[in-house]
Amino acid sequence: MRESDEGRTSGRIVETEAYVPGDAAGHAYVGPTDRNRTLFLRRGHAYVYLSYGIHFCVNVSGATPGVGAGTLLRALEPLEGVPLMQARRGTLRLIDLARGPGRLGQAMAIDRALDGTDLCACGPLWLADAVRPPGKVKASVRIGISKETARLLRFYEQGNPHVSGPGALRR
DNA sequence: AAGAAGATTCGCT
DNA sequence: GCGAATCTTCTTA
Repeated sequence: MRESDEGRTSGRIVETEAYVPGDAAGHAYVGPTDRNRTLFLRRGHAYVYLSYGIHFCVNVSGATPGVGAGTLLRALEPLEGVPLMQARRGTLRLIDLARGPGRLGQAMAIDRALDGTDLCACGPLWLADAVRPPGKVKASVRIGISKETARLLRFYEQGNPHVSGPGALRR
């Protein structure tokens, strides 16, 4: 759920990737730095980073204070504020609004100002209760990384068209 | 102080 | 399907 000056946008999380402690593919692997310090906050805080110099991606920190771990939000099924997301994304296609971590960030107007936000409190960005029970959740290898590629830490709702990449419409 | 790599996306062939 | 765009952060000299 995202509240901004332009209005509210929200979506249902349909795809995530987990980055656990000791995971060589995770941004927290090298230890706390200026960039990844919010990954070491108590679980439920936002970690926002710039990917490839272009895209803002969002994580939810997932461990106890001082431990680096998080969950990358990879895709949303748009719910509220669809016209606003369409304007931000420059497309009318619902499928293209938040299918992929960079697109998700753009649709929700995520930026570094939201880094470290407590996602369990009232604020500009937070996690709300599910509007609908999830369908069948499937696991797969993570996308776009070069290390720890064997780990099945990507999770998505099977058959949901708003999921990016493999698994969107297949089984 | 400079160079290389990166949890991606978009447009063109 | 493939390659460019783009810039922050970390590593090395």
